[in-house]
Amino acid sequence: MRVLVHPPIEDVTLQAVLYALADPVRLAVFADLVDATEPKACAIYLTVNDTPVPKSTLSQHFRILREHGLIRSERRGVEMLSTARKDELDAKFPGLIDSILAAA
Amino acid sequence: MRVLVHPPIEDVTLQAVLYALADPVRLAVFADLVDATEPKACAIYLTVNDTPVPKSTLSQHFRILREHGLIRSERRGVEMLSTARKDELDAKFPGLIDSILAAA
DNA sequence: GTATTAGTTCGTGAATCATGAACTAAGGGA
DNA sequence: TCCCTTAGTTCATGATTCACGAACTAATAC
Repeated sequence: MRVLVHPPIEDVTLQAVLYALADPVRLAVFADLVDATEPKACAIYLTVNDTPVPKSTLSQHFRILREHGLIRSERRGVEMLSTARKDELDAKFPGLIDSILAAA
Repeated sequence: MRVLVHPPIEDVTLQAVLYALADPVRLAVFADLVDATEPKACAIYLTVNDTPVPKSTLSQHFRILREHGLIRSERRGVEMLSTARKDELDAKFPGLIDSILAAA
């Protein structure tokens, strides 16, 4: 298992954000992480919008969210806890995340 | 040549908007059309960001923008004139388009 | 040690994408 | 009228990306 990739916020592009959130599963996960008050494990999202998401597919979605700069993940024991990089994203793209989440 | 497809604004989804604008060429074209005061032909965009875009590729990009509800096109003589559906999109997704264009 | 749980990686078939070539549609002359 | 030009579309295909089951790894508990 490779080390986790987290781009610095300077390297996060608008295209990357739009691409990452253009998928309904990733948008749902990200929206939930933004609302969360503490880091969450991905296993929580094995069903999204009442439809099951295969484990390997979910893992890929988390990798894309992470490597495109939307979330930050760290291993805690046997699970991976993730948080949304909301503050950083808000600073770089004012109003963007809020208007996307409002539209969702 | 088939008839042009323009979804009613009720059928335009957030996912569709994010998907359509996640491509840099489409975002550049859309941003330019939003700024335009009158309909524009697509041939103007055969180079975008100083890089050439093949004609068939550009045609596909316009089709995606159109069929996902971002632009409206109509044939005028030998050319296809397009406009951004900014007002409709603003009404349905408040602040979304503006924050995307501000970030671009 | 084995077992369990959480998540990742690999392999592959399916779906999507980019683009050159061929085509269509609309005018504009001779 | 027929040919030419211009603008854009469609088709075919090779390349890339995607989804997901199977196998694997990493951490903890017993």
